Amino acid sequence: MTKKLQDIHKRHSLIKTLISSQDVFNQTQLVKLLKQNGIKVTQATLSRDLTELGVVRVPTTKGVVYKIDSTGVEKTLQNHLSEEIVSVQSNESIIVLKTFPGRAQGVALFIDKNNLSEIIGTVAGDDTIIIVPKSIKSIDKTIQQLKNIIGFK
Amino acid sequence: MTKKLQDIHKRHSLIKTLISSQDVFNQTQLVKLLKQNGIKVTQATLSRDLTELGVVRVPTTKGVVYKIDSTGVEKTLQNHLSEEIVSVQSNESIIVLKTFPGRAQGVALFIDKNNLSEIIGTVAGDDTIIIVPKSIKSIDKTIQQLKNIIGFK
DNA sequence: AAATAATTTGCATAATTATGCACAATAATG
DNA sequence: CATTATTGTGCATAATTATGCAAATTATTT
Repeated sequence: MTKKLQDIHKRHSLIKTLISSQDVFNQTQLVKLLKQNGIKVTQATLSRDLTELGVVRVPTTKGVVYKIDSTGVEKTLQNHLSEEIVSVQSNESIIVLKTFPGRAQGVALFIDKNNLSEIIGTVAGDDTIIIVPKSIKSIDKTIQQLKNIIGFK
Repeated sequence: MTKKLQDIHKRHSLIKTLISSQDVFNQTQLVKLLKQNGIKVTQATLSRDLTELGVVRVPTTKGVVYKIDSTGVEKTLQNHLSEEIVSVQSNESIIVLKTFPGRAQGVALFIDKNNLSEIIGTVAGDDTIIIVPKSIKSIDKTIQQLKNIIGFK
């Protein structure tokens, strides 16, 4: 299942790679670049993709180019964040979040940036994040808030 | 003299103020906002203004909005960039750009951001920038491109 | 597995932005 | 001060991007 979802994810990744590695001046150009990489879509789809990815248009002396929004990295991450998370578990006092290998730091960074009221702090390893709730009494509430912002169901 | 120049500056300032203080979704809206502030210009002029100011278009859930480019503060400087530059010299292989004291970093940053095809890299001190051309054979071309984007005559 | 719901995409085109050109305004020069 | 050069602006429109809608694909439910 989710062949389609993978396709979208793949396309989005490629878009980010392309606009990071070279100057992309318009969406028609991007259509061609994707085609060269075996992905066939129309300008309309790219318009939607770029919006979803939070890609900004920046004017330069050479013309307008697309760029990953520096202030919007989290936004981009949020879309794919749930895909990086394996599980969220807890005992009476601590929450443990498991991610795919190497993703813990990034996910923890995102959690920290959101500065949740119910979370005192986090520590991230390679694929595991330890999350300390404000109070062990309200840990369920903390988990709820956490799942909420990372989009984990 | 330069009543006109002041007008432009005033308009640019107002544009920056407006897009910083509220959501501006398109240039037609901006035309109206300026009009309310006693400045009458057309969309065409605003298109040019926004480019000069380095204003970026950022997609949001509410639609596309204009924003001062966080990484592009220097872009605003472009107008004054040539005023910061003392000289552009070179030998057979390297270009040396001299600026007024303390300005080298900012100017180099600007050059880097423009990602010129003819330039491999730059190193900036306090008032001097070393610029490495793609090839020493085409160094004249490099200098031309460089002067071009920094507006140095 | 069939039926239903939800999502994705292309097409056509609306909406928006960028720009060539001509003219006007300003600055520079003699 | 007249002349020439430079810069800024509007107009008209070209270029680019966004979107309503329908069809197709994928996911969910029964």
